[in-house]
Amino acid sequence: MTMPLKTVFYNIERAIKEYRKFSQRNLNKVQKEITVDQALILNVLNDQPERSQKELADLLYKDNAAMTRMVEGMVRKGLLTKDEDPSDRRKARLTVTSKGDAVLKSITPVILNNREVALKGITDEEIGLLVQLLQKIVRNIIQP
Amino acid sequence: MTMPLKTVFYNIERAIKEYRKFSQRNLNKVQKEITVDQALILNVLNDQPERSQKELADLLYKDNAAMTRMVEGMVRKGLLTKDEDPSDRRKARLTVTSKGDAVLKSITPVILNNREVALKGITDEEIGLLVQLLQKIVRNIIQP
DNA sequence: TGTGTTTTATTGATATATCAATTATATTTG
DNA sequence: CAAATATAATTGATATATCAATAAAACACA
Repeated sequence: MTMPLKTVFYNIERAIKEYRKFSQRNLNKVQKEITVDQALILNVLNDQPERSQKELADLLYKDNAAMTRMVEGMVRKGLLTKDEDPSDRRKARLTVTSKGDAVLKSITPVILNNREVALKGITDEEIGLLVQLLQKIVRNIIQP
Repeated sequence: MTMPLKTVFYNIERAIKEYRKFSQRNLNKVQKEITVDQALILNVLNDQPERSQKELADLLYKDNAAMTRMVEGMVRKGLLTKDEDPSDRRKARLTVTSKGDAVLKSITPVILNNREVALKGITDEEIGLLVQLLQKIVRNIIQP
């Protein structure tokens, strides 16, 4: 078999893993106690406070079980509170605490800078093409 | 903050996660007992039997601890054996068993087909560009 | 209305990821 | 050579991922 480690998929995996490490390193400089995914959750809930765990899981590409445990951890850290949604008692209503809000404010510039640095020297056109190709791959393989 | 979930990085992550799921689904059709990463390890060791755990970890983008435990699992399943490397007793010498070899043979066509299906309708030129852009991102962010 | 189906979230089991500390061996270099 | 340093692998602690099974609530509709 041809070496799988030089394929396009290897490069895709490599890029996203390096980007996650890079992002985490930079987050740690201003905020030791938060992960990249936790930052994403805070960000989504800040913009869209009505999101359920299920919706967060879909947005972040996790499954329900993983999201349950991530939220659990964030509640434990005091970043979120969790209540029953009065309109649908199956759902949880998650709220960003003032601590969560402060953390989010402190890391937002870091996140924006991360993206900028990572994409330095790449034109908008190239980014568009990159996204287009990735979406084509996804369309080729998603389940019918 | 602008929505992080529509960025290029979201699309990169999405593509690799979908590809891993797709690959695993197809592997499971012929071989229930193996994961994508285990298949990669068998493949590398088959081509390059002298690879140490450290080298495997680097190739597969894992850390040493993760590799120790993956190898442990594969030895438990009878896919590999593990001995001391006589020339450097810190290292382990991993050997693909006949069972591991049979498994590898049965999944090789699946792996090749996975790549083909995922890249259908994408030209070599586009693939080259995709890889080039991903490598540029990596160069932008790797630690000095 | 009530029965079956779907949705949301949780839990348990197991595998994997990550970081720090440790052990054993090899290598470097003063 | 001996001491310091580097490397390979392991272990423990903790976080996450994944799958299957379950519970509770909501929904569909005959």
